[in-house]
Amino acid sequence: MRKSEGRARLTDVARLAGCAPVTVSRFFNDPGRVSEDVKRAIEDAIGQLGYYRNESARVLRSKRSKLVGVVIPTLRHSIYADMVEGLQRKLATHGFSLIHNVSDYDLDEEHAQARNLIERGVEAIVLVGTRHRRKTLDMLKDSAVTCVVTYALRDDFQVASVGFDNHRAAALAAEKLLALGHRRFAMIAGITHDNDRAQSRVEGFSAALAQAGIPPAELCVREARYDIREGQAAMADLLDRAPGTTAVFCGSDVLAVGALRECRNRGLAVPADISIIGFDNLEISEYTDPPLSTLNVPAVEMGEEAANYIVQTGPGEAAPKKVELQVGFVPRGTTAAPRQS
Amino acid sequence: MRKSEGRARLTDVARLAGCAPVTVSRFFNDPGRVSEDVKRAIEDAIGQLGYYRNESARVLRSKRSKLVGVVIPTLRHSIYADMVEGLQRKLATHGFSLIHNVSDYDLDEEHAQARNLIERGVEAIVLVGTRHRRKTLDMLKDSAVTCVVTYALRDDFQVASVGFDNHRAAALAAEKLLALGHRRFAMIAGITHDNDRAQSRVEGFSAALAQAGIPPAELCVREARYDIREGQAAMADLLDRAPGTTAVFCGSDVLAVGALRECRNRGLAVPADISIIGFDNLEISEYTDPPLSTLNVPAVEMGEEAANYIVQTGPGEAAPKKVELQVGFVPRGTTAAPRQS
DNA sequence: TTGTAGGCGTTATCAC
DNA sequence: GTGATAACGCCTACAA
Repeated sequence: MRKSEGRARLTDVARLAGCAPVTVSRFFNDPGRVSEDVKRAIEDAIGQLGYYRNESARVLRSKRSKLVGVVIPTLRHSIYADMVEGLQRKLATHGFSLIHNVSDYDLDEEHAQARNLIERGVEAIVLVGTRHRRKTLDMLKDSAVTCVVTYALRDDFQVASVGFDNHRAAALAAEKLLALGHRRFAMIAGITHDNDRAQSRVEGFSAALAQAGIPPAELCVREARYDIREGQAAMADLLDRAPGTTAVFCGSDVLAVGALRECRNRGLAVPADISIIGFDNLEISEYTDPPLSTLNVPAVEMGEEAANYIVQTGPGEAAPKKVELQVGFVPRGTTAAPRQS
Repeated sequence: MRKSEGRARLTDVARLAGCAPVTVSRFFNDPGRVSEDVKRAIEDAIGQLGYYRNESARVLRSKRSKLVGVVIPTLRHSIYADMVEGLQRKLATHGFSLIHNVSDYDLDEEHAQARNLIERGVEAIVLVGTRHRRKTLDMLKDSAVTCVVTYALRDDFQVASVGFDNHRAAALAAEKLLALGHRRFAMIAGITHDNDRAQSRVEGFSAALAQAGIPPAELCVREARYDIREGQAAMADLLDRAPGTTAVFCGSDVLAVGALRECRNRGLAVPADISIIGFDNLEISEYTDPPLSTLNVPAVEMGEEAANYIVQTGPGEAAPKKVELQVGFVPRGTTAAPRQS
């Protein structure tokens, strides 16, 4: 199957097929320009030699890597995993491969990973959120790598974004709760440090309340890492510190599940005593007890749209675009009017 | 920052730093052999030029890509996402990058992706499960790419495996239920077609029951795709067809959550009327009502161990190894003795 | 510690 | 439709 020394090369295929190397190259890159006879000979030779293309050589010479990088905070939240899956699938249909890194919400780590991706020759990098180190964005610009941010929108002539308005989405949650008659609010937010999404959600929720005459000082906000246990602990704390609360907005369904659990532990009825709204619309949220009212995030679509943008934008071409996707309220069983007090 | 034509090259850095290109190369690959003075000059030059290494050229010449590929069925099940995260994190600490693909449980798709990964120059490929196309394993062997399979164990001198004994794990579930006094069993399995893990779990569960004097014919097995809704539908079907069942083993926690939901819908008490055991130990499983008894799968560790093996095994070196991780039973609230009948 | 020479496998370019 | 030539940017090998 193979030459005694190492793998077969394009040249070996050409020799066996009785043509020039460049013809074999065309066989792969522009098959229309190779006659049927030669094609067959090349196919035979490839089979006999067990030939695999050497992408490193191709990339070095052609400057087209067909490689994309993505840096996400973590794969352990399904919204990011979903986005990456959408991205990878769609890219694959266009012959692109995806290199993936997790930054653990650390922007310096993100920078280091972006640098490595550039060195690997990626044509585009997908990031999460609008907040990044200045040097990261500069690096991307200098090296002419297409950059797409997701999960948020960015008004920028250098960077494309595919996402949704976190501020607006949180405001939507507030409006739904206000419309039900709630006046005493709390929020369990994600860690806002270096996280524009978590931050925008707090601001959006607070702003909408302010507009309805509820000053920010009356909103009790507690931050928690995105896991169920932390959500539960945050809820416990909120209930202790702001016992009159009738509505809680959570920055993630994961937090909401924890909040729900704490309510149950304390014998508080949801939604009769307390209304809860989550964020993400995870698969599980339909199956909590009661089913969780939440905001639906189009995670897979974000990945797909980012892929579409990358595939359409040639390397070096700067055509930053803003693709806004919609977040919808999904009313389920954890929201109702507050008890008459 | 950059030369007018394209990116700066190693040669440009060398010229500006006043040394030979090979010294700059050593600066990156073997810094100990470069004097401090020269190092500083090189660092300056790199900064001034905004130089990024060209990995394609490095790989082409050195044959060391420091690239690993992984093909998983889907990222949308957290066990796979967890494994990939463990893999990526651990690899990153050794300077390896990870290219990732989803096959959607399609072995031909997996083959195509593995081929592309080989062409990209990966030094190793991580796959899920022991069942693959013959040609896929041959291809890996021929191209001298290290192969590691996960989520299962494989006795093979060509392929390393990092995983657990699915047959044994399922038998463990059976033993726990038998010990509680159950005699009427059912199982909601994953789709077994081309899926050795799902298949081994059915066989292991069935074999353990047989050993306890319960013939396979009395075990009612229903297959379902791994999602909550399908699990619920499968449970509905089981309850209709085998109404005397007192214990159900699910091939995944996702299926178990669906099963639990169906029991609740029908007014069946868990575990009083029916015991349920899941598989995976997802984060959510601790928070179902009642909390789900399940088998803990060391997903992150699998990824980390696979990475360790890859990092330790040089390219081309064949030292297939079997790393067996343990699956433990996690008793929670969905298992109890059956009612006296 | 540093330098010189040559080639890794492919494709761009120009020619027929 | 096909081919000859050179070059992509770096590292290995050997030498000083």
